[in-house]
Amino acid sequence: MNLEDRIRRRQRRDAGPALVREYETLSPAAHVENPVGRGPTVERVLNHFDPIFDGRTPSNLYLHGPPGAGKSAVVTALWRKLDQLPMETQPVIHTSTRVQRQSSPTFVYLDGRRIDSAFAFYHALLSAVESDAVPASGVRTATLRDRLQDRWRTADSSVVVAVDHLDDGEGPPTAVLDHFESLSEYVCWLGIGRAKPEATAVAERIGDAIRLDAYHHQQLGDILSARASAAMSERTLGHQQARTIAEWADGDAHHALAALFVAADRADSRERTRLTDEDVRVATERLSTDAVSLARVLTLPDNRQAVLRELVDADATARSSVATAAEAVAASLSGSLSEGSIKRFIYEMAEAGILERVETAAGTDHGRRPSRVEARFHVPVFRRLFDLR
DNA sequence: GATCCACGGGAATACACGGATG
DNA sequence: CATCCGTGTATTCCCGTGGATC
Repeated sequence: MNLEDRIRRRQRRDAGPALVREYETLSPAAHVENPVGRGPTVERVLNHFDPIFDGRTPSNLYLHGPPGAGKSAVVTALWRKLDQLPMETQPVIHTSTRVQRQSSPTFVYLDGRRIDSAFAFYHALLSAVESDAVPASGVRTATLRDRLQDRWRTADSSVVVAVDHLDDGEGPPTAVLDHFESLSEYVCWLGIGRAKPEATAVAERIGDAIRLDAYHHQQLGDILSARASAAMSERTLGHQQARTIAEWADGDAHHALAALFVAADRADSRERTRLTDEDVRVATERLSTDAVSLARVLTLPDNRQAVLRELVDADATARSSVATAAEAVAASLSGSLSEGSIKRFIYEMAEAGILERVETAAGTDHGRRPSRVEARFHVPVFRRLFDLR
């Protein structure tokens, strides 16, 4: 983290026209209000949950597809809209003999990556539906569950919980969904994951499934153009450049947006207002399509991110073993964490796929072979976003 | 004061290699 | 020649502590 750079950047931004107006908008981890090219999917999801507006509880839905296909984009956009739905358009009570829920349905979005225990699950759920802060400790899990149960029983309304990153190899154990059953019979869920429905641990509880394929290159080009216009200005990104990035990313919107980010940042630092082909070429060369989602990195606890931030600036020598890497990070974090803890974090994050441990080929002389530490996420994007916080 | 979770630290364990041992 | 052992390193896992809440 270089303070001078940050100040210089800010000064420059105040002084003259900058290419990148909004790094937050340009972030590959950010979702827009209207995802380009996914209208039909939004419709299908909406149709599935439509009965809820008549007071009925729909079956559970599972949305699946490869990474970067827009699964999270669809759900976050839709949930955001449903949440803002004005009261008048919400359910009207019809005269009918069937059981009707009285008040409007609730839509909750949970990021499964942050849910690793029953407590975390109930806490996230309660935080999402209650206006005041929910205690994060000192309260037993059962108490949180009871509070939710009471709330939904008396509120007399249906609830749809979207659980993102379910069963896609980086999410929580699907056992999380077991906790739904005890809550209310008016609760249903929308699971989002990579695995096919039949391959999930909750296969038999899925009522319906929607598959989302990777974007076509043409669609992905449109997404890039839209994002470029939103975060920068019109005509910043050439049509052919968008196509080049889309082809490199091979349909994965996350990688494509990361490349756009790096290219734009490069152009910005050179005081240009348009991307050059060189910017695009360098960006795609600096990134790897093996990278893991940035959202995953950016939702890590602060101390882990701080470790990563120092780690990506460490030179190859320092990263030649976990021990030396931890030592280097500990030195630059000046004692806020012990070397042992940093070491443990590195092992933890390697286990999670965010870092990679590469065993050195030749055994030196004594002892077990060390592992070189490599980042498996889009480093330049992370570096910039972290420093802008 | 009792209860609970999260965090950090460090103890315990696994592994690689060279050399000793039968 | 096969295997066992010691040493140094890497890796995993558990437990105490602190802060928060009822």
